[in-house]
Amino acid sequence: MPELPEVETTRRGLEPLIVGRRIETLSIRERRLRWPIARDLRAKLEGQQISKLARRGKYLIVHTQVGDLLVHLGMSGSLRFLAEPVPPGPHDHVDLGLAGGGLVRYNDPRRFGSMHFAPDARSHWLLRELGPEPLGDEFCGEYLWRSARGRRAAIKPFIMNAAIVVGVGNIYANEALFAAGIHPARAAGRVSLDRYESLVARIRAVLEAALEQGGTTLRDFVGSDGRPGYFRQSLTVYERADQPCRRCGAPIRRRVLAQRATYYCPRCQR
DNA sequence: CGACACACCTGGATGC
DNA sequence: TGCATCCAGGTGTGTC
Repeated sequence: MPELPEVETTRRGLEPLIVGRRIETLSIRERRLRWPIARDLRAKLEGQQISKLARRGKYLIVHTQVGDLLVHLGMSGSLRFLAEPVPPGPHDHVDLGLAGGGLVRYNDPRRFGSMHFAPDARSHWLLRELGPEPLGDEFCGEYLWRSARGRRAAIKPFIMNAAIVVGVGNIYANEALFAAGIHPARAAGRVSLDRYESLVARIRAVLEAALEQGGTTLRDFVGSDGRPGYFRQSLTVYERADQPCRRCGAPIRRRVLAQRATYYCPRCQR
């Protein structure tokens, strides 16, 4: 699924096309997402004007005068803008038809995504307990290091924990740990402040670099214009098992950590 | 609390 | 060609 760069790519693409527009029709063809789409979503949003498209972690927030539409893309979701009406295909679950033409189409084969209405998304239960944004000021080496005190879990699932920091998913956790030279299985509480400073810098760098390439497309992801992201070609360890480390030449290893595929260089990462 | 396994779901790749 | 198996970008929930 979309991690932060993919969600932000979607947000940036969509925002100029939908802000100021009125939602004329909300068509729901499949409400069985991760949580069933509430029956009153349509009544809440039809007729409302979109004032802003924001992002919090991997959630998109469509702001209107009366409240917010909270959208998560799950593992395989995408939001596309269609200027001309095209008949819906498989997994095109929801359309936001805009007054004056054009529509935003939500597609999600695996249906791990979600849509909620909230009077104020920021206080919605899904967003309330989230950690800081990785590209924001609050997120720094000291914060991570302090949060890791007493933690015996591996550092990789630690930085993928949205209560600690949002937006770092499996691809970028692997990539950032490689860049920082930290072994993904190292206990989070046994990493020095210095190395956390470096890790934070690498997390920021890898997310920003991916953003510049429009995100990473492994299988499903497309941005609002339907185009894939091109960061895949820049991946240094993710999905590179047995291939030579780009830094030292040793074969990249794959193992499973907290149920997620984990890629690392056993020589460069300690 | 923290750590971990599990669940949800579809489709593509792989191997026999 | 057909079928079984494995794997995939997330994250809330339940259990210890």
